[in-house]
This record gives sequence, structure tokens and C-alpha cells, in this order.
Amino acid sequence: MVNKKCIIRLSRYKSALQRLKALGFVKVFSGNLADAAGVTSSQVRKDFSLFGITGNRRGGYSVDELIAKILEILGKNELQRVVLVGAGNIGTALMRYKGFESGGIKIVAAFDIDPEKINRRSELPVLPLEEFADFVKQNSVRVGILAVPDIAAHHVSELMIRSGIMGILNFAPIQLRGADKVIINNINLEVELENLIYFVNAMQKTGQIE
Amino acid sequence: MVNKKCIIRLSRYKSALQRLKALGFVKVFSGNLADAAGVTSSQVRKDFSLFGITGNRRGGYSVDELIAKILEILGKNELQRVVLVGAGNIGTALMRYKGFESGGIKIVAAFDIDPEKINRRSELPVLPLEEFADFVKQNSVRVGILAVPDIAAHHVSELMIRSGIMGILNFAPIQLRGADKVIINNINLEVELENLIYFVNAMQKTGQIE
DNA sequence: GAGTATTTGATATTTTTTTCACAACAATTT
DNA sequence: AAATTGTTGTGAAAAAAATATCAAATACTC
Ligand SMILES: NC(=O)c1ccc[n+]([C@@H]2O[C@H](COP(=O)([O-])OP(=O)(O)OC[C@H]3O[C@@H](n4cnc5c(N)ncnc54)[C@H](O)[C@@H]3O)[C@@H](O)[C@H]2O)c1
Ligand SMILES: NC(=O)c1ccc[n+]([C@@H]2O[C@H](COP(=O)([O-])OP(=O)(O)OC[C@H]3O[C@@H](n4cnc5c(N)ncnc54)[C@H](O)[C@@H]3O)[C@@H](O)[C@H]2O)c1
Repeated sequence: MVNKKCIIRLSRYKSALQRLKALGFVKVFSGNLADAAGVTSSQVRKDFSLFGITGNRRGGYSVDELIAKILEILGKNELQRVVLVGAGNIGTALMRYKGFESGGIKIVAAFDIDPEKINRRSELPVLPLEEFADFVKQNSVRVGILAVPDIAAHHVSELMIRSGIMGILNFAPIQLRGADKVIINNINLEVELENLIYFVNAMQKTGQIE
Repeated sequence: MVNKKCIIRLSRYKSALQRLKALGFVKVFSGNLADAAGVTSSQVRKDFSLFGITGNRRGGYSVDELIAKILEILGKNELQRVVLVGAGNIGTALMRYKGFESGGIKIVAAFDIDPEKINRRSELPVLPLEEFADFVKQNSVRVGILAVPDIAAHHVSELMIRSGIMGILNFAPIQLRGADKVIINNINLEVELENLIYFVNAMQKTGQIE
């Protein structure tokens, strides 16, 4: 199986291509895409070859075909339904965000233990956590966002996995131990800031970057 | 200069160590830390040697010393002041989050162009964007969080850089072009979800992971 | 329609990152 | 105090990732 970085680059190529398409481009060369995505042209062609994406020698790639192929690889042909646990600060921000839907991702329901947060009427309902397993099974959702406090994160992740969730985007600042056949992407904002701070400090000391 | 992944591992070691300390551990071996952080013991020792962190042969490392050294490397000896631009969904979630402060990071001010968002009275004031440059210079802040809509992101990033910001944590779904001596960490949540979806789909097809 | 210029796709090379392996050493036992 | 055990620190090896190279293909020019 290909590695994570490679799929992230595919997402980048996709965005770049959509931008190029909007600008009227009909075909594109690996070099153009490379520039737009901030990588080398070799990298672009290497990535494509991994997925069996081919172009025309000297003719480059058709923008439309390329977009279609990448969308298919990324599973963007069908709307991807996602659930959210923890309708707090981060959870609410995500629920309000309109950008996911234009990208074919829809948060279909949120879950919380706080009775105050429950709201069945909303277009994006917030349901009690007890209903999580049933909902996920009935709607065969496979991806979930975890936005609960760190103390609850482990417990909730187990519930998610038990209910059939296979991919978790975790915002809690703990390293979740993924079960077999479950993939977990951790977003740790404090670590990201720490990282930035380290490099800024290092840069100020040495005047150098990377 | 060391690479980003390595610093991220340092952050992980730090968290693991703090957990171990809370559990009463006084010393620790590279193997323990490796398990706690999900890496190999060689990796731990290699990382440490990069920063000149040494332990005692056969005696392992003193938890307290190790924590102190890592905190110093990560610049956590002093409170790190950070600014935020864009007091919208994500921005507000970040402003309300209490977890940063316990980690020595403090959002000292937020900025927005929407007059409705301005609030000078709050403990964490939201100020008009026009005051950004002065504020940053006067308070010599070097790290900023960018949480404005994608269309505004490029413009705001330039303002930030011009004002002296050297590290940007960017939430807008565009690839910011970092100037010289400026480091940018992009958080692209849609890409993260896309990634998850890809691997979940791939796993369902092949029954395999990685 | 031949010739030329340019780009892909595959392979080779280089660079980076991770893991291995083990000498050096220090605590503990005998 | 000698032997033993267990852990570090590091240079060497391996693995993984990125980049360079170049023959083959093909679009374009004249
Ligand atoms: N808000 C931020 O900017 C931010 C930044 C970095 C990390 N995080 C992390 O993201 C997570 C969420 O942060 P937040 O600020 O949104 O927290 P929050 O306290 O605002 O929201 C947490 C929500 O989870 C709900 N909850 C608690 N336990 C639950 C459970 N067992 N099952 C279901 N729901 C439960 C709570 O009722 C609440 O609505 C935390 O782990 C936090 O550390 C947040
Ligand atoms: N909310 C999410 O869950 C989410 C998810 C993924 C990505 N993002 C990205 O994060 C960014 C912020 O998202 P959001 O949902 O918080 O948006 P939002 O619209 O809620 O907030 C944006 C804020 O930025 C302010 N703003 C606009 N232009 C500005 C400018 N030039 N200078 C200063 N402030 C300005 C607005 O007044 C508003 O308060 C966007 O780029 C979005 O694509 C958000």
C-alpha cells in the first residue's frame, strides 16, 4: 500500500488541477503541476505511475481526465459521510464549516454526552452518545471525527471502533492506539505550535532555515 | 538543522515523559519511552544524540532531567506568545481552548476585519486588523495562527510576514508560499479527512493496512 | 511527411531516515 | 574484586523516499 505522504500529495495535485482548470487549462505537464504543488516533476510522475495514471509523451496530461482519476482514487465520486463526536469548541467549528461539502464530505451527525448539546431538529443533528453505535451501523458510516476532551478520548475511540468506524480524525492531544484495520490521523495543534516555535527560535539563533 | 519529524517526536517524548512522571517514574530507559511514544528505542537514542542529550549507561535517563532538557529545546522555558488572525469558527475555538496555556503557549490577541468581532475589553482582545503590525512589533510576537477564509489567506500571510511574524500555523486550505526565513505549517482538515477516506476505502478493498 | 523539439515513463542514483549491531560502560551479583 | 548483566551511544547497514537521467514516444513545424 502507498504511503500517507503520497496520498496527501494527490490531494494537493487535485487542488492545483482544479485551480488550473478554473484558469482555463485543458492540458498540463508534470512540471506545471509540480510547480503548482511545490514538488519536483519527477515526484509527480512517480506518484502517478504508482496509481497507473498515464499521460501522453510530449502531450502531457488532460486536466479533466487527471482530475477525474484523482477524484476516483480519493473516493470522491460519492459523497463521503462522516460522524463527529464531541460538539464542543472544535466540534462546533467543524459542524459550521461549509467547505467540506463542496469537497464531497458531509458530517451527517454529531454526538455528545452533554444533554444540553442534544438537538435532533437541526439539519445536522446532535444526538446522545448512546445512539452512536446504532447510527453508525444503520448508516454504514466508516469515518469519524473525535473532538472530546483528552480524558474521554480513549473511551470514545473504543466505542467508535467497536461500532464499525475504520478511520478516526483525532483532535485530542493523546496518541490513540489504533486497533487492527483502523487508521487514526492525529491532529495535535499544540504540537504543531511547539514545532513552529522551535524552528522560529532555531532560525533566530542561526539565521538559517532547514 | 534537524528535521520536522524529529521535533514532533521530541514533543511526543515530552508528553510521554510527563505521563510517566505523573505515574511516579523517576528514571526511564529508551525502550520505555519508545513504547510510550510508539517508536523504536534506537530512534529515541538517535534523536537524543542529535540534541546532545545523554543518559547513564545501564542507568537510563532521569525523567526530570529529560523533561527539563526537552522543554528547553522546545523553547518551553518561557511563555510563548502567539497571535491569531480570523476570529471565526476555528479562530474562536482556539481562543476558547484552555489547553495551550498549560503547555506554555498563550494567544495574546486576535485580529479580524469584521467590526462586529472587535472586542477590546476581553482578556483575550479581538482587535482590528489595522493594528496587527503595531501590536506584533510592540510585543515582539513571532508566531501567528492564520484562520481566515482562503481568499484572504494570502493577503493576510503577507501582512503577517511583513510585520515580523516568522512562523505561521495556517488553517486555510491553500498552500502558502513561505518567504525566506519564515516557516509555515499548514493544517488542512479536508486533506486529512480525504486521506482517512482513502485508506479506509483501500483497507476495505484489500483487507490490509499500510 | 520528414525532422525536430519536448515530454513521459522507467530505471538509476542520491539523499534522507530508520534500524541494527556492538563496544563501552556502570550497576549488581557472586 | 571479579564476573555478570543490561543499557547507552554511535558508526555501519538497510530501507525508504526523493531526484536525476535518458530512451522512447509523439505533437508540432516546415
Ligand atoms: N478547542 C481547541 O482549539 C483545541 C485545540 C487543541 C486541541 N483541542 C482538543 O480537542 C478536543 C476538544 O476540544 P474542545 O475545546 O472542543 O473541548 P470542549 O470541552 O469545548 O468540547 C468537548 C465536547 O465533548 C463532549 N464530551 C465530553 N465527554 C464526552 C464523551 N465521553 N462522549 C461524547 N462527548 C463528550 C462535551 O460535552 C463537549 O461538548 C480536546 O481533546 C482538546 O484537547 C482543542
Ligand atoms: N471551521 C472549520 O472547521 C474549518 C475546517 C477546515 C478549514 N477551515 C479553514 O479555516 C479558515 C477559517 O475558517 P472558519 O470556519 O473559521 O471561517 P469563518 O468565516 O468562520 O471565520 C473567518 C474569520 O476571518 C475574518 N476575516 C475575513 N477576512 C479577513 C481578513 N482579511 N483579515 C482578518 N480577518 C478576516 C472574518 O471576519 C471571520 O471572522 C478558512 O480558511 C477555512 O477554509 C475551517
